[in-house]
Amino acid sequence: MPKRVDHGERRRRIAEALWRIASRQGLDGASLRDVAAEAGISLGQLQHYFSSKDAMLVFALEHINEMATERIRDRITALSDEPPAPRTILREIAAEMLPLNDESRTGMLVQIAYFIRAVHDQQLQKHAREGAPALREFYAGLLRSAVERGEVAPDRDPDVEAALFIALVDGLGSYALLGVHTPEEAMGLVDAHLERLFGGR
Amino acid sequence: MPKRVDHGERRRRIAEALWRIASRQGLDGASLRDVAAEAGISLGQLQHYFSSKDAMLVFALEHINEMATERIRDRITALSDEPPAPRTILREIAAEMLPLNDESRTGMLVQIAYFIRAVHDQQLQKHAREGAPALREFYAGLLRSAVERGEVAPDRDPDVEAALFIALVDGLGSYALLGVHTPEEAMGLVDAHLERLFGGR
DNA sequence: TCCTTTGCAGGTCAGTTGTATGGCGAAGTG
DNA sequence: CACTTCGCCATACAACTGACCTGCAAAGGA
Repeated sequence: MPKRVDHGERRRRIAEALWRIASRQGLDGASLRDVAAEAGISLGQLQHYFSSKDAMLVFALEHINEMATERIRDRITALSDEPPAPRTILREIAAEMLPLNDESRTGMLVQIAYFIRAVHDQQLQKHAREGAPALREFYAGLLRSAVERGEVAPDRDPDVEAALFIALVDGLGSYALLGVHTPEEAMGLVDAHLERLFGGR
Repeated sequence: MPKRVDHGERRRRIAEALWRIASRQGLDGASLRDVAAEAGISLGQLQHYFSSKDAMLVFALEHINEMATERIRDRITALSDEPPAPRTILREIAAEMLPLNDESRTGMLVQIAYFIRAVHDQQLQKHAREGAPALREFYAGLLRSAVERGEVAPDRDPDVEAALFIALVDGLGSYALLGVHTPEEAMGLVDAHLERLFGGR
C-alpha cells in the first residue's frame, strides 16, 4: 500500500477553514481558493479531498451540527445540578445558541450562511425539514417532563411551546447578530419568556 | 430641453426586477445582467440609472420597507372594526410578515437576502440598528394601550413583550420559508402566543 | 440649422470563479 | 527492480462578474 493519510482529519480541517471564512464573509463569499488558503493548503490538495464545492459544503454542514450538539452537551453535563431541571437545560441551550461568545457566534453565522443557501436550495431544504422535528421533539420532551414535575402549567401544549421557544431563540439570535440587541439583552428576553412559561401565572 | 423620462419610475421598475430575482436566487446570485434581463432592458440602460451595483442595492432596500409598510397599512385599514383592537393589529401584522401569500413571501425572501448581507456589512447593519427601535416602539405602544384597556395583564412589560413578539414572528417566518412549518402552522403558533399574552392566564 | 443635453446600446476589460488535466515524488507490492 | 497506487501540485480553461467607455439617436434651445 502507498502513502496513507487520515482523510477524515484533513476534511475536518478544511471544513473548519470554511467555517471561519463563512462566519466572516458568508458562504457565497467563500471561494475554493480562499478556503484552501485559510486551511494553509493548495487548491489542488483541497480538490483532492472534495471533488466539488458542493461536496465540501455538504460535508461541512453535516459536521457543524455535530459540533454544536457537542458544545451543548458539554455545557449541560458541566452543570452542578444532577440531573438538571428542564428549565435549566432550556436556558443553557438558548445561551449556547445566542451569539454570546466567539464560538457560538461563529456557529450562528455559519448556520445562517447555510440557512440563506437552504432558502434557494432544494437539497438543503430537505435536510432542514428532516432535522427540525427531532430538535422540536427534544424540546417538547423537556417541557412534558416539566409539566409532569408541576413546573409548567398543565394547559400548556409542550409541542406548541417547543416550536415557539425554538423560533424565539432563533429570532433573538438574528437580531443580536445585527446588534439590534446586545447578546445580554437577548438572554434577558429569553429569561423573560421562560419566566412566563415556568413559574409565571 | 432634451428627451425626458421619469427616473424614479425606471429605478422602481429595476428595483422590482431585482426583488423578483433576489426572491428566487438570493441577492448574491443577482448579477447586473440578470437584473437588466428581468427588467427587460439592456445592461447599458441599467447602468445609466444606477452608477454601481451597490447604489442599486441601497435604492432597492430603501423601497422594499416602504412597500411592506404600505401593505400592512392597507391590511389594517381594510379591517371592518374601527378602530381595531391592539391584538387584532398585532395579528394582522404578523400575518403580513409570515410568508402566507406570494407577495409577503417575496418580501420576506428579499428581507432575508438583505439580512444576510447586513451580517457582514457595516453600513447595512447601521441601517438595521437605527430602524429597529422605531418598530419595537410601535409594537410597545400597541401593547401599552392593550394594558390600559385591560386586555393584557398589567405586570407584562410592553417593551419586553414587543421585542419577544418581533423575534418570534421573525423566527417563525424563517422556519416557514424552509418548509419546517407550513405558513398556516406558523400563524397558529402566533395565535397561541397571542392567546397567552392577551386574555390567557 | 447647429448644438447641447439626455437616453441608451454595445463592446471591452481585468478579475474571479469552479472545474479539469497532466505530471511527479513517495510508498509500498510483486 | 519494475509497477501500481496514492497524495499533491501547478496550470489551464471557459464562464461569468462589475465597471468602464465609445458612439449614436432623439429632442428640444439658440
